[in-house]
Amino acid sequence: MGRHSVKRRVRQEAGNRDGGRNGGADAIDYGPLAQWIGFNLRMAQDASFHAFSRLSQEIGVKPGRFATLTLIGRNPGISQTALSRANGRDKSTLTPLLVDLVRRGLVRRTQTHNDRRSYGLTLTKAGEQLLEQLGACAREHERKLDAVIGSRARAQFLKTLRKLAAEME
Amino acid sequence: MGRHSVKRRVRQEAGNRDGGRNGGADAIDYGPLAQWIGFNLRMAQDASFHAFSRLSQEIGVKPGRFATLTLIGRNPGISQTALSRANGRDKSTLTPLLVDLVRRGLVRRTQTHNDRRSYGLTLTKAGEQLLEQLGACAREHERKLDAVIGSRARAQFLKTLRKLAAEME
DNA sequence: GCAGGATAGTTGGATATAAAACAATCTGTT
DNA sequence: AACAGATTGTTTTATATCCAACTATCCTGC
Repeated sequence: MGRHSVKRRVRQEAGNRDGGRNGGADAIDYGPLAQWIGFNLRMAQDASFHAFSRLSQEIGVKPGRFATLTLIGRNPGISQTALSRANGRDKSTLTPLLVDLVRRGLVRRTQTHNDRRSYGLTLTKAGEQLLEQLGACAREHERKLDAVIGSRARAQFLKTLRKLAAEME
Repeated sequence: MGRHSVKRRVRQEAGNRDGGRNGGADAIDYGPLAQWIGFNLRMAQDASFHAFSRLSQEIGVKPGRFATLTLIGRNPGISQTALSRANGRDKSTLTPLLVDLVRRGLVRRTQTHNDRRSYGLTLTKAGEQLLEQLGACAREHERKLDAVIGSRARAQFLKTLRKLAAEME
């Protein structure tokens, strides 16, 4: 990804546009986007997601599985609908995901209580073990995030994120 | 025969709905997720995205189109690759999007300079007009975001988001 | 000029997600 | 008991996205 050869063909393009291939800073004019929370929120989320994606891939788990397993571990017996709400995803999204987690022996679905429509989700032993590995992985990710954010700003930043998630309906 | 009278009933309650008028009886345990930047970043981004989605839908434009149009408007003649980088998406994602924007007469692709591989993107008159409408829409969205964040925290919050986007690679 | 490598844009395959429609079941009112 | 409405999880359909492979073109070194 490092292209550091100094070419001198930037000249003609420098006037109007930049073909996109000048080494580092692209001199793109972001206009109002630069000031917009929405845009920067998306870019930050993307960056964080990709960084975590790389980490979790090393232990063979896709990033989306992560919050799911944590929530099941913390709320044994939770239903799919409650789970989907807790992690902010549509319930239909959860169906194939859980099929996969069950097939891999990480999650159990039991039909305990009186409601025959809903399943209760729990982690298996293997699920708990994997979750622990993932926990280490996530803590490392959080350390990276903290290093960028700085301990000074962290608390306030987190508070603002929570407010946004809660109040932007 | 009644066992465990005082035990936590997360099981049952987690399965309960909390659709609208539940007085907070749901009580999901988020465990470490509550403290994780990554998770809260995703939830905040989702909330912001959905709010904007609703707004922009009113004028018949999908939210993804927005940054794209702004960047083209600000950088007339920009190439697809440069655009994809500026906007943080893969270039292949842009292909169908631009096909649509061109078909709708909002964007023009011209083959100006000497490189026959690349197109130069510019807004049409209609594109500029639509962008202006979208601008109003986005400003309203930003007002909502600001109202939640508070003018106090805004600058610091934005700075942190930018740092994350820039340094988490 | 020409070969090898780099780059622009497209295509195809895969995944994640949402929204709407659906079947089974529960709940409340009568 | 019976019916109407709500809810649970699934299926279907559609979109957005990435990555890898591809084609066409460009550039550099010879």
